[in-house]
Amino acid sequence: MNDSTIKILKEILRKEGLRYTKQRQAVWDEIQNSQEHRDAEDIYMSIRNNGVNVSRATVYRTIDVLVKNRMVRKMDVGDGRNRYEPRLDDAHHDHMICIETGKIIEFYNEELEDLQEKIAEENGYMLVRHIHQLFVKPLKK
Amino acid sequence: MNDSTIKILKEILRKEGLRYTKQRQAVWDEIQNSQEHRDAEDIYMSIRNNGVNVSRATVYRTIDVLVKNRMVRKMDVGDGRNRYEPRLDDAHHDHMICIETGKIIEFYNEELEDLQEKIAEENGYMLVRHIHQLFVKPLKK
DNA sequence: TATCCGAATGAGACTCAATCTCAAAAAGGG
DNA sequence: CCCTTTTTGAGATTGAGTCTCATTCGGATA
Repeated sequence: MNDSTIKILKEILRKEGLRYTKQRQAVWDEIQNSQEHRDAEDIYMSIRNNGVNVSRATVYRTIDVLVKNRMVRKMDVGDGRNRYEPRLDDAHHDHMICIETGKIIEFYNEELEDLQEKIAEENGYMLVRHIHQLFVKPLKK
Repeated sequence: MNDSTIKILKEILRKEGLRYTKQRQAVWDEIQNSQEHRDAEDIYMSIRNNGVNVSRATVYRTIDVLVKNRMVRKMDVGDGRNRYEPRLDDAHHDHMICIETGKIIEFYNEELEDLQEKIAEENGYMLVRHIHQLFVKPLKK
C-alpha cells in the first residue's frame, strides 16, 4: 500500500512487459503486508475479504511473477501447500520447522552458506539456490 | 531378490504387525534394485512390467511402511512428484540437483551435519531430520 | 493341510493444490 | 475515445496421492 513498493511492482511489471492491474497490486500488498508464511488460498481469501475481486488463477499467476522477480519467496513445507513470504530488502534465511507445534523459525548462518558454496564447487558446480529446512522438536528441559 | 534383504523386509513387517506379501516384496525389490531416484509411477510400472500384479494404492502404502522403517528415503525435488531411493546400509547424504541437466548428485559433509545440530540447539530445539538440496549449474571452464 | 478370520489388495472414486481455457473485461498508447 | 493486446475469472481440468470396500490372501491354529 505504500508508494515505494508500488513503484517497485510497476518497475518489475514493465521489465516483464506486463500491465499494472489492481489484482496484481492486491496480491503483492497482501503478501508484503504480512510477515508470515502463508499459502495461496489464504492470500486469495484475504484479498477478497478486503473487497478486491480476484480469482485463484490470478493469485497463482501473480505469485509466479513475484517469485521470478525475487519479491516473494516460495517455500515447500512438505504438506502439499506452498507457502509464500515477502523477500524485499530481506536478507537470505532458511527455516526451522517444529514438528510438534508447526511453528516456523527463520535462521541464517554465514558458515553454513559458505560451506554450501564450497561443496558445490568441489563437485564442479556453481551454487544457484538451495532449499534447507530443519525439522526440529523442543529440547526437554 | 537376494536372501538377506528378504529377511530384513520380513523382520520389519513382523515388527509392524503386517503380513508378508508378494506385492510388498516386489515394491521393496524394485526400489532396492535400482540406485536411482525414482517416482511412484515409475516404480509401479516397472513392477507390472516384471509381471507382478500390483496397484498404485499398494505401491504408495508399501512405500510409506518402508519410509517409516528407514529402508527407503523419500525426497521432494520440487516438481510435484516425490522420488524414492533405497537407504539400506546407506550413510546419510544430501542432494545436489543440476538445473541444466536434471542430474542428481549425492553428497555428505560432516561439518555441515554438525553445524545444523548446533543451530537447532542454539534455538532451543533438537534436530530430528532435515531437507537440504543444492540447486546448481556446471562451472564454466 | 484344511479351516478360518483379520489383514491386504485392487479398481476406481475421490481429494485438493495448482494449472488451463476462453469469452469478456480492462489497460494504456495513440 | 478507440483499438489492440493483455488480463481476468469462473469453472473445467490435471495429476499425485489417498480412500473405499468387496474380494482375496496370509498364516496361525488344530
